[in-house]
Amino acid sequence: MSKQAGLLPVIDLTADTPCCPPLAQSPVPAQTAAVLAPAFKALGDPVRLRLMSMIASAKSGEACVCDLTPAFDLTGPTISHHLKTLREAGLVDAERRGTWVYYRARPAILRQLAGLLSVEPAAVA
Amino acid sequence: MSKQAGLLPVIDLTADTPCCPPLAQSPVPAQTAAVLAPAFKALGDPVRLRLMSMIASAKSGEACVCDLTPAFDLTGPTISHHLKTLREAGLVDAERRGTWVYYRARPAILRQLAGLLSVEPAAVA
DNA sequence: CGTCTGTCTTGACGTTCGTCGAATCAGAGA
DNA sequence: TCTCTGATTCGACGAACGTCAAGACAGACG
Repeated sequence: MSKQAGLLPVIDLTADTPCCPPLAQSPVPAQTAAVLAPAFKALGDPVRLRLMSMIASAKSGEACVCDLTPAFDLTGPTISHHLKTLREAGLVDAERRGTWVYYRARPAILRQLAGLLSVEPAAVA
Repeated sequence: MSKQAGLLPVIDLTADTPCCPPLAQSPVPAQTAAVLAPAFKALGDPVRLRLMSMIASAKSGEACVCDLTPAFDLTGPTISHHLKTLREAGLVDAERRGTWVYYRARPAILRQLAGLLSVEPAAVA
């Protein structure tokens, strides 16, 4: 059981977490914070934020590493490392097809994070 | 000019940034990523995520450090350090009134982050 | 003025992070 | 099979992080 385990995400809060109420509505429980914080942490690096966006906004729904890498002044291994971080945070999925590896966003998690951050639009002065 | 400078936020992307399109719609520009990533990074620690939530969900709109600290198994200085991180990320404001210091959320930034993460609700299978 | 309480700052510690070069793995094709 | 290309893993380095104890600062109250 080690076929391509390295390419699979480690966390799958996608299914488990009951899509918690907004952060500004009730205090986030410690356990929920422990699960969700790593996702924010993964987005807390400019390179990963751009990678995430490039993947999520790709027209075909997926992005090839070969298209991602040249967009940065960083070496291949470094980009690969950041992609692994996004993978382990459950934000993206990876699939190898032939020579190339394609990354795909997991919209469920993005929605969950966005929901946590959401605030009533007309609640402020 | 050093009255309580330490209590003021350092970044104020609140006003400057034109509340960018969703991350999944178009690639986030490098400059935008550089500005926004620190905010996600600040939320990338379980303690800070809970602090942020406790502050943002406080009934009176603000939370006293004296109420925040006892909710964690951490020393005062450590909590203070995390609050400073949230402050420097532009996520909260601090104000001293007499003996106590009160923290208050900045909804504009939360909305901005939530907007960046937003995805069309019915775009997936 | 002195003291007490609450909060922040400083200095230090071990750990984790971001980056690279070198080595390795996975397929494609001659 | 051998080689070539694309992507990941490994090992190492300096920088940044999370935490604490000790000290400094700000107000309140005698």
